[in-house]
Amino acid sequence: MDEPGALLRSAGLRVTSPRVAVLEVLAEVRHVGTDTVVRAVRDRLGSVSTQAIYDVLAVLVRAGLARRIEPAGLPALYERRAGDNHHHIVCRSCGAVEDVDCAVGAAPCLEPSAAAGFVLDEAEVTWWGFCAACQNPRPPGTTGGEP
Amino acid sequence: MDEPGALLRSAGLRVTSPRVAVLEVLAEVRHVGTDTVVRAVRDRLGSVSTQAIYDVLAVLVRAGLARRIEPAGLPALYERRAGDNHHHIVCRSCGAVEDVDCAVGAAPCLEPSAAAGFVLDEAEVTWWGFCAACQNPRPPGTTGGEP
DNA sequence: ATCCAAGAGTTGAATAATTCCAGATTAGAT
DNA sequence: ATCTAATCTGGAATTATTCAACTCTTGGAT
Repeated sequence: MDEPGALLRSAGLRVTSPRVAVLEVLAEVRHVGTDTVVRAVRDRLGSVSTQAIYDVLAVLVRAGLARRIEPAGLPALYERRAGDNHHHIVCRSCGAVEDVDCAVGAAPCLEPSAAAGFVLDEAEVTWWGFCAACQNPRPPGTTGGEP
Repeated sequence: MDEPGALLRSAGLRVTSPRVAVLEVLAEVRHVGTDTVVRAVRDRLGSVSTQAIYDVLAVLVRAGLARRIEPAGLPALYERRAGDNHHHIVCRSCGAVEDVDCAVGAAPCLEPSAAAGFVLDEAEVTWWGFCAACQNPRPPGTTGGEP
């Protein structure tokens, strides 16, 4: 029941090849940018419009089958893990992203010191630092992994 | 010692009219987008290139005189409060931003459950919700305040 | 099985935010 | 006062994303 077709149907969405392909890509790579999705989907299906990918990703996010994150300075990334409220660690140097289960127990991160009249529904935590690879001097010209 | 000229000098930066004007704007409005800074600075100085504003803002950020935040879906915002590690509440509807002093005491928000080999230097928390104005039905066509 | 209308995809252009570049200007050290 | 690196100007270029009009396809109804 983790198979793209079933997932889509259970969300009340039509099953189309671009959608299936995007879900497959998201299942393989944990955090992907639009451009990478476009390339990976085209590898499978031959030719798909960029617009279709944007549409599919937006639909998946709205249906709760994917989550969109936008770490400052990076293009939007999509991940299959959605619905649980997990957080992210981002490498300042290469943009690598790692998942982090909700910080320090359960709720504390959901209570700001003052809410200023806001009704809150989500707390998003992003840790910034340098990944293992980027901590050490690297041969010049080397970039990190896919953002 | 809160005056733009002194601030710039103490940071080892040249004192120029665009820089002074930008700092003044940042002192007046808590969270401003580039476009707003451009307009406000031009109101004071007559004519300043967009590029100059981008440069000035980048320089101020690097010098620690301003902080740049990029809530998902919004253009970058700049704020004068920098150096303290405070966080933000953002309204999903109108983009209004409020400051929040570091959550729940001091350190907890700085310890992810697993750091995956990263060396971390910052924890950034963003709360999402609806501001007081956007919680209630509003006359159609009304937008919130400046993001 | 076949039909068809809402939903999905295609193509091509537009927009928004930001950055790059090359030359002119200026703040502030000497 | 002079010099020079830092800064600012103007214009064009990129990157990520969205809009719009038209065509095709999926999946329920016949």
